[in-house]
Amino acid sequence: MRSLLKPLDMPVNQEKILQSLIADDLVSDPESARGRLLREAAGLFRDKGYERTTVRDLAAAVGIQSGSLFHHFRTKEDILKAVMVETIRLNTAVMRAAMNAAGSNREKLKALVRAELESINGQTGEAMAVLVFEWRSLSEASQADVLTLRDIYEALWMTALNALKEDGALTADPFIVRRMLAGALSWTVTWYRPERGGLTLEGLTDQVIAMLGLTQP
Amino acid sequence: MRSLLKPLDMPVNQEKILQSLIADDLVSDPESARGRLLREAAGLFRDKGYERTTVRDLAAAVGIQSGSLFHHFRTKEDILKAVMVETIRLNTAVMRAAMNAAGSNREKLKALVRAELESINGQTGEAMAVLVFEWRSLSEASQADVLTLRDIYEALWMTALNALKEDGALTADPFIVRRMLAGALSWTVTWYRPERGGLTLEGLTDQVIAMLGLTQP
DNA sequence: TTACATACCAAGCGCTTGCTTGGTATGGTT
DNA sequence: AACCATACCAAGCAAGCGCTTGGTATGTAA
Repeated sequence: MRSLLKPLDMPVNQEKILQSLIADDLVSDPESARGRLLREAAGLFRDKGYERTTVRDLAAAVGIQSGSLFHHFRTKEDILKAVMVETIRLNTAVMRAAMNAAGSNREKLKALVRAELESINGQTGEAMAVLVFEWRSLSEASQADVLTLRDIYEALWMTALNALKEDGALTADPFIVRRMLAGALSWTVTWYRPERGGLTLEGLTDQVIAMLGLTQP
Repeated sequence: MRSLLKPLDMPVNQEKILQSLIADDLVSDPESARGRLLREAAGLFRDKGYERTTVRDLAAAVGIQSGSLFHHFRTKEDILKAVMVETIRLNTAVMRAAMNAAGSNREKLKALVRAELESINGQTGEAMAVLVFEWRSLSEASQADVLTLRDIYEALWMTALNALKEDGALTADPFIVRRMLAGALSWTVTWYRPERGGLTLEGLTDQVIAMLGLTQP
C-alpha cells in the first residue's frame, strides 16, 4: 500500500513487506486507481476531517467525477474504513519485522517505539492520524472490524512489555505503560516536526525510552 | 460553569473557583439557559462529534426549537468555541490553585498531573475530550483565540517542569516531557474507567510520576 | 397603560450532501 | 465480428443541514 505512503525513501525491507502484502491482496497496489484514491483520502481526512471532506473533494483529488467514486467503493464510509484497515495491516507487518530483528527484550521495545514513531511521523503519518482522530466516524460495525485488527497490533506491544516485566526491567504495569505510550506517541503528530528543529526520530526514541525508567540491562 | 460539570461531589475549593469565575463573567452560570446548553453540547460533541451533532440535536437536548438556539449563539461554531473557552478558563484556574497549594516542586508537578487527570476523567471530561478531538472543527480565527488561552495553561506546566529541571530532578527536556504528558494524559479518556477496575485516580497519578523517572528529592 | 427586552415557537428557505441512474468509451476474450 | 467487463461521465434526486424570518407570550420598568 504505497497508496498511503509518499513514494521513494522507504526502507528496503519495508518495500519488501509492502510487496508481499500487495501480493496477498491485503493492501491496495498504490499504482491502482483504488490505491491512489486511498492515499489522497488519507491526506484529506487528516487535513479537513472525514465529515468535512466531501465525496466531491475526494473525486477531484484523483481527477474523476464524484459519482464515479461509487464504482470503486460502495459508500464514503468504506473509503475511511479501507484507509484504516490497510494502514493497520501494513504497520502490524512492519512492527513485527522490526521486533523480530531486535535482539534483547529491551531492544525489542525500543524497536517498537522507533517503528511506531516512524509510522506516525513518516510516510504513513496521514493515515495514522486518521486512525486516531476519525475513529468515531466509523459505524459501530466497522469499528468492531478494525478493532479486531488493532488487537493483533496491540498484542505485539504486550508481548514485548510483558517480557520486560518478567525480566524485572520494568516496574510499572505493562498495560498502563502501553496505554500511556500509545497516547504519548500518537500525540507527537500534533507537535513533532523533524524537518525543522534539531530533534531526530532516533533522538526522540531515546527520550521516550529514557522516560520509561527501565533498569539497566 | 457547572454547565460543563455534573453537579454535586465537586471539591469545595473548586466550587469556590467556579463561583468567582461566574462572577467575573468568564464562564456561564450552569443554571442559565446558556450554561445548560453548553453542558449538553459538550456531551453530544464528545459522543457523536461536532459535525454529526445537528443544531436540532442540541435544541432537543435542552427542550427548545432548533431556531431558538440562535437567540443564544450566533452560529453553531460559537457553541463549540464557548465549550472550549470556558473549559480552558476553568481548568487553568483549578490547576493554578492546585499548584499553589503544593509545597515542593516535585509536589507541584504531581498536583498538576493529578488535576489534569481529574479534569479529563472527572466532571469536565466531556468538554476536555471535545477540546482534544474537535479542535479542527474550529475556524482558524477561533483556533487562534483558543490557542491564546491554551498558552497560559501550558505556561503553568512549563513553570513546574523547568523548576524541576533546574533542581536537577528532571533529566529529560521539559518541553518534550510536557508534550508526552499531554498525549499520555489526554489519551486516558479512551481507556481509563475508574468506576470498574481497581485503579484509582491517585494510583494512576503515582504511576505517571513514577514513569517520569524523577530523581529522589 | 404603555413600552420595551427577553425567550421562545412555527415554518420554511436555500444550499450541500451522499448517492443513483442511464449511458458511453475502451480494451481484452472468444 | 461479437461480446462483455471495467472504468468512467453527465445529470440530478431526495434528504438533511445551518440558519432566517415573523410572530407571540412573559416579565420588568416608567
